[in-house]
Amino acid sequence: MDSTTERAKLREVVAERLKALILEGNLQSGDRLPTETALAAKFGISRLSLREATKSLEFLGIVEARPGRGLTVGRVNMERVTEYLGFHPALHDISPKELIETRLLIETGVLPRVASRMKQDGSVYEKLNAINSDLRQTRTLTRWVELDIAFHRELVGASGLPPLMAFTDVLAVFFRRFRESVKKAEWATGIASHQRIIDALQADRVREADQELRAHIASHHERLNAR
Amino acid sequence: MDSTTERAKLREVVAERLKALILEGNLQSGDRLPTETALAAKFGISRLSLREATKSLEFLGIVEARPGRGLTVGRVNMERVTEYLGFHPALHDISPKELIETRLLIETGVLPRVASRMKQDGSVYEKLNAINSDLRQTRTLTRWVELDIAFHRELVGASGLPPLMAFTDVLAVFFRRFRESVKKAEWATGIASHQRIIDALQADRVREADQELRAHIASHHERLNAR
DNA sequence: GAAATTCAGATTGTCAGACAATCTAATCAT
DNA sequence: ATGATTAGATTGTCTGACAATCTGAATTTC
Repeated sequence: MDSTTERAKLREVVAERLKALILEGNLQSGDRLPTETALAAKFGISRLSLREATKSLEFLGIVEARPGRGLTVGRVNMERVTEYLGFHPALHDISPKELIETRLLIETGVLPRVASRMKQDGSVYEKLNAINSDLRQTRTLTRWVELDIAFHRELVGASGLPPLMAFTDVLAVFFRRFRESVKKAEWATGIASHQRIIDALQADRVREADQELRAHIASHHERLNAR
Repeated sequence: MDSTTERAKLREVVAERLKALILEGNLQSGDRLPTETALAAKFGISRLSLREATKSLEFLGIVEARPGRGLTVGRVNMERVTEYLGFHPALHDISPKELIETRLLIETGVLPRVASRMKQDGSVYEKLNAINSDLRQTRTLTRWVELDIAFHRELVGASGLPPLMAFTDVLAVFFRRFRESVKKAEWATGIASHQRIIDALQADRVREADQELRAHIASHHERLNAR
């Protein structure tokens, strides 16, 4: 162990091993895991130390524990993740620039797939338009943020690639503070931009949609620099 | 407490209160929190129960703990969350095709940034070449898989976007079985492909690198369909 | 007097042992 | 066969204890 490297805490090692156990066993949500006592014996540690790892995983929903029953595999609890990663933006370690660039890469990357999908499935166009209509009716910032997230989520979702949806949900947590800093006077600009993206995609003008989306997301750069 | 609602675990209540404490105090990263012993007394619970909450928050980076020093406010760890994104429902039933398409989208998406980076930073070219050289020396599948992952990781890493690195690592876990099904006779093809990607990027021929990378990753499609 | 070293006290990390609360499968009663 | 009861299993929480690490005060060295 390099002296400049912090020694891994027992619980971190255990969390990694539990992760591996679930992945390698190809376990599904609901599948039983060994009991706390068995796992503690297996890893050669005390039950309470084992719990420090399992409680961390349980907090994220990855593991579920029930008295009398034992441990089972869970599902990532995105509500919990959202709540705890987003409650105090001052604690975010990702830079705004990285966040914006990452979003750009993902969202522009799905555009060809979305346009292609729209040719076969009219509901994508309808859903995007419906959300944008809702945005036009919105009076509160909370609702606006919610719908803006929904719009971009629907866009990525139309790619048919669920992993990107999941990743987008994580990015949205960190991006929220930027959305919340959008002034009401700027909502109309954002809505018009959404509309141009929708229409360009519907007309299979992917390049145009790409440029519009870049301008749309990059506008956050400008707002940030103006502060 | 509603009988249809599960009773909140002590640790969940405590995590909420810690969150509130940080928020209401407008605490920043690095700020001191009360000690475990003091918090346990404040909340009227045992120190170990207190730790179950603090360890959950520590897992997310929200809290940091150091022996002799105490608890401090941390920084939200996006990489940790992304690392465990593999347990998200969306990734659970991921199809090989989705996995391949997702990888394609990410890895081709970073190519312009990588080429741009290579103009300023010779070490990217060197690192990619070094990995590919190591691949040429490899005799075991385990090592080959390891290095192939390292190559693609370095490629995405050169984008300068840590969140994408974290996501790529998650995808790599799922992709591992495909890499492991690559026959030894196909290694040379893969290595040559890597080399063409490296050289194209070095020469700022992004389009060519893009096409080569697509063919490289898409070759998994073909192997899958042949099985 | 300033800098380096030492050390006592504080704090987290981990453990053993214990009991309460909850669950489940086996057993008993109808 | 169905419903109720119960013993055993499992998690939730606690007390008490000691090891490892950190920090600031006291002491020593130059």
